[in-house]
Amino acid sequence: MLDLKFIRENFDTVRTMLEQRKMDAPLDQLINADRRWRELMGEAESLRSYQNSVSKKIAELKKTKGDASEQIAEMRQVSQKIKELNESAQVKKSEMDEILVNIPNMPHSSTPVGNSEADNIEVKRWGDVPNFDFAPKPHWELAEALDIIDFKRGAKVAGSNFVLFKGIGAKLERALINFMLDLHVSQHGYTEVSPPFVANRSTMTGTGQLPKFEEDMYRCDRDEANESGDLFLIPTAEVPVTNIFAGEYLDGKNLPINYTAYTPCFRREAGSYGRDTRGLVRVHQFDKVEMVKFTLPETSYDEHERLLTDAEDVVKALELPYRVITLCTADLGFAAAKCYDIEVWTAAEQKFLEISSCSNFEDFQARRANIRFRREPGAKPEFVHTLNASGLALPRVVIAILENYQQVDGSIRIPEVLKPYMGGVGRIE
RNA sequence: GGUGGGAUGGCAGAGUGGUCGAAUGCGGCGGUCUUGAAAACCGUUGUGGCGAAAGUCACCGUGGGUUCAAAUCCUACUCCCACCGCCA
Repeated sequence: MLDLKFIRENFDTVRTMLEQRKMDAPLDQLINADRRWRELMGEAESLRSYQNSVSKKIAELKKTKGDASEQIAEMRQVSQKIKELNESAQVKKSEMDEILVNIPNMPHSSTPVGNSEADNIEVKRWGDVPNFDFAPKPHWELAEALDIIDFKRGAKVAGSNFVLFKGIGAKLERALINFMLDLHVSQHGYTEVSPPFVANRSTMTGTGQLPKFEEDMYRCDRDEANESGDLFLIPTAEVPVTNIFAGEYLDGKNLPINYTAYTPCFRREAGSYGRDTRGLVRVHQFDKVEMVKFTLPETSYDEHERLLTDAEDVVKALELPYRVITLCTADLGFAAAKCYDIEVWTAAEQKFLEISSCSNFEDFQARRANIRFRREPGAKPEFVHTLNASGLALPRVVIAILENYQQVDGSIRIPEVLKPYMGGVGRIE
């Protein structure tokens, strides 16, 4: 969420930002509602102030057995008037809040301005794209031939784009999770957490998934009488992990705080029907290891770079060729100020596939979720900066391993670094 | 699932209609004393909105209500604790 005061004072900047993001929001309505809200509040507050002073008089009169009936009669009117003013103010406030929660974050100055994903900027490439002396097969063919993924039965159990991993395929998932968590904990200084896989409405709003993207979420536990009691399957560990400190004050001495978590992720993928329907590219449930950072405002961009290299280390260790791009304003996520995508090379389709998103949200999520810190005991609270990166999304790693490590006989070589996690198995055949 | 208790400032914990943004203790900050520290003593110490400021308003789990006036009364909800039952 943007600071209302910031929008008031930087109206044109915010409007330009929306244009650059190819988004829209009723800014004029916001400003008008804001003006009216302040008027109504001002009126209500000065009346309230009067009411408070008269109330004290009434209290004194009552104590001395005096007659306060005149004051009480007057306050009855005043009280009614205050109530009306507050109600009108509340209407304006709700109007503002609804607009405000739907305004995206301000991109950082280093985020390139662009019109579409074509304007994303490639930052670097790493690794050699494999050369095959045969035609490489797509991962779904390899996986089915090796009997490590059963797409048909996954669909039977839950629906299309739900996946059943089997045998050494299931073990590969588990090995990847363990390898990634171990790497982040032992090499990169993260603390492992294992959060709930469901989140309530307030948590989902804190990181920015709600209210704008409710259609993409799996909602369960629908309670008509109590909407705030709704629970959602998490679309990413970012949601529960970032909200761990919602509403709290952190000690500035303890920042940055680095957490890593494995969770399954659930996404309806509403609006993406017909895209990437084959194989593992776009599924409704997938495993992911996530990294989340809580930092001081002044260090968040250094931490952002570190976060990127922490994610890259996973891809490097797996010896998968990849590139890093900086997302332009048109492609940048709702809550992010800056975002790098890591894209891994897929040998069959001969293209790069997003495997990690590495974002700095600055104080956008912290303001929504009310996550603050004090530099010194007793110092003024400030909002932390929050960041996160996938490290990594599992199915797409599996795609890359299957396609890039495939042999002419259809078997798959296991990356060296995974062998200890696979019980020494070096090849799927 | 049942019964009972609870939710108050960074923490602990008082407060059952008006003088309560809220006692007290701990912690924090400043000071006195001390070579230094500890102890003791004194002072100070919540968050947010509006406002240029003075100031003012709001906030005692959350929402509604009663009242001239609510931390305090009523109501619904959420969460926590204890015990019982059931179950992994």
